Amino acid sequence: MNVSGYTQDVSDTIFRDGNGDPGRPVTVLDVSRQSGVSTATVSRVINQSPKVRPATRVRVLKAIEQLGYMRNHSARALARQKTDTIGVVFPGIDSGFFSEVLKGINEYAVSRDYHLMVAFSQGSQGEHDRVAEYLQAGRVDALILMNLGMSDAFVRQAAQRELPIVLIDRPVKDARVASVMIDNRSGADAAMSHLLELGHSRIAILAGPDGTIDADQRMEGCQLAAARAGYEIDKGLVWPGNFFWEGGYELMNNWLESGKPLPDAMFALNDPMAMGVMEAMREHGLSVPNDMALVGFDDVQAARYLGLTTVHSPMREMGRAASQAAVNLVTGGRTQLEQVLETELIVRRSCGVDR
Amino acid sequence: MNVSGYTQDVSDTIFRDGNGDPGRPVTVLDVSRQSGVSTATVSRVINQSPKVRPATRVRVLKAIEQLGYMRNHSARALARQKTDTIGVVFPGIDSGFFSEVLKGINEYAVSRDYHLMVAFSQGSQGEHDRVAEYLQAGRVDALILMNLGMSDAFVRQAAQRELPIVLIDRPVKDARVASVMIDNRSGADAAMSHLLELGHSRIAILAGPDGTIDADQRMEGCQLAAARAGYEIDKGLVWPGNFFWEGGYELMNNWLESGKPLPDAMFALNDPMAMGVMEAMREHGLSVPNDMALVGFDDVQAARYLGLTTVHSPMREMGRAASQAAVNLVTGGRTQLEQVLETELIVRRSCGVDR
DNA sequence: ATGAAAGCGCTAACAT
DNA sequence: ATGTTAGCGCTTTCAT
Repeated sequence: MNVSGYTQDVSDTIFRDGNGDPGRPVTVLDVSRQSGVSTATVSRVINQSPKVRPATRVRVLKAIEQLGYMRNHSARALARQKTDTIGVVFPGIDSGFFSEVLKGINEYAVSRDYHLMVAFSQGSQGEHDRVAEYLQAGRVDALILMNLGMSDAFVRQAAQRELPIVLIDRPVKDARVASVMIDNRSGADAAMSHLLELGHSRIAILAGPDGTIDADQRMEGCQLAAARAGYEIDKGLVWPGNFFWEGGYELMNNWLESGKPLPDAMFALNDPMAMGVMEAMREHGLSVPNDMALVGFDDVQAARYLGLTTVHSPMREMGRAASQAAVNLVTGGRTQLEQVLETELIVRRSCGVDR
Repeated sequence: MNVSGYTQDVSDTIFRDGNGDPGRPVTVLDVSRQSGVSTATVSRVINQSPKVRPATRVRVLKAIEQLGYMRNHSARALARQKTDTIGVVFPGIDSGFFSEVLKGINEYAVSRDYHLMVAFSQGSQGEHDRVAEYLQAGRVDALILMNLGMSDAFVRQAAQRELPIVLIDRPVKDARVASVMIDNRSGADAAMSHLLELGHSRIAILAGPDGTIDADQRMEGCQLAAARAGYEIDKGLVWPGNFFWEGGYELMNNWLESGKPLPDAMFALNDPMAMGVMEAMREHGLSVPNDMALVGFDDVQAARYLGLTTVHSPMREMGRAASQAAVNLVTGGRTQLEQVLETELIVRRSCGVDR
């Protein structure tokens, strides 16, 4: 929307004052009459076809400017059978990083002159409805589904339609869909190893909701690290978390109220829970890392403010990768169907190590 | 997208397996043939016109289901000259709450069966381009512009087009645009009064960027509170801020490095700066509220984690209000053109008061 | 209550 | 290089 001489001219002229009655929109036909060429030629100019004599082009461009012509998206989409827009469906709950991912998606989309339609699926039925809506021919050219909880079966069926689908944070076997994941395993491994290397011997793990792919993979990462270090994970110290701040808060609160001794360290499988833990401790006059070392996962913005050591999820990059996959799928470019992005341990002060 | 019997049926049937070749999309014509009525009647059924005999309706509905028909958005938009979608343009930089606002926008939009196109304007030229793009007839039915830095003149010209525009956090005089603001003045007043009532006598103010409406209004609120309390704001304690975390961090860092004594209290005109201040203090072994009371503004998520007393900006409501205004403008409903939403002081522990 | 037909504004063969 | 024309899929008068 920027390189073209055409667009340049149009956006420069969009705000010229009242030419023509504001009643009827200006169409290619108007432009063609004004410039004495056919609508086909006008269309060619608009679409930067090389098969237009410079002189003609100039004439058309001038008419476009004079009339304040702007091309109609719907008509164009209808005629070309493509919308130049990609749909993005987010889960209703904000895991804290959807806006970052969205930015990433946008960055790449813009670079390829694609627009974004976004929707939030609130609840499972909502997800289905939203997705189904977008699948309706004509709205979008591709779909990016972020971390939704819908069944594999649903995704598979959706994928059978003509519309390319990119999944973020959720692979689906046996389906013709692209997916962008992060390396949860090695991220969790790094976090756990960090704690182990620091010499902690009673390490609690604040787990995620059962059946979530992130939760599962992160747990596996913990086991990997433990096995490598010859450390045995104490089942009694694996707390059932839910990925919410409140979950971490309550669990830690209960623990402290019960009078049980704090573990040496804790690995909360995502940042919000880690922060809930911190808050519960603070309210009990305890602090991190003095009374317990703490590591989180995701590196949401607040993690930095709180000095929380955590595993960085490259949200921006995930968005970009998903966006790229989507556009490539649409334009028929080569696309790697499964991408796994690396994470990185960010050491701050919550483990007692200098930052 | 939910009440209609029609849509219900369609979304239920969207994933039925392979009926018809996946090559050619199913159109109203197909449905009309299958059900032995005209396309006009099919259209009537689709749009829930009452002028269709129940028996006919059923027949058409069945055909729709059998064929897996889905209406084409572009064609519909072209024929009706409306898109049922509203465009949202956000600033490139994330003031930390755009995602909340977006949720609010979405909530209302969904309730009225509107879709969302979002764009981020990176930089001033980008803003113009994005807005201009959306102004192009046919993309969206209305535009919500969030807190952008473009000139009044630009907004005014844009407003002269047929497209309804809603501004968030930025009123424009003399233009036919709706705006949704928050009551910065009374919010800042409340924060300042809080500090004053606590008995602080050397209160620093970490200001915002010059010329920003939020910054200006919040400053005015401070003055109001001061005047009412008979307190004189010390010019030397008014620091020039920029609304960024880094700004607060550096300013406080420099202050501390310079060896100057800390003020009793500080009012940072937004949360990120307040958090930067906290971090700088922490790195110097100082803490809030022990060494200085601190209040922020906006109540971003992290404020809660950090126990920062702050003025709550009702982001979700702003979004909803903007969305409502936009839809009403489109549908011709009654709309209050200027809305000012109330803020609320949230007392946490950063002033030493119990939470 | 239903049908015939004329667009909505643009693009893309095909022809020249 | 340019023009003619037939759609794209849906809505909407205007008849009946």
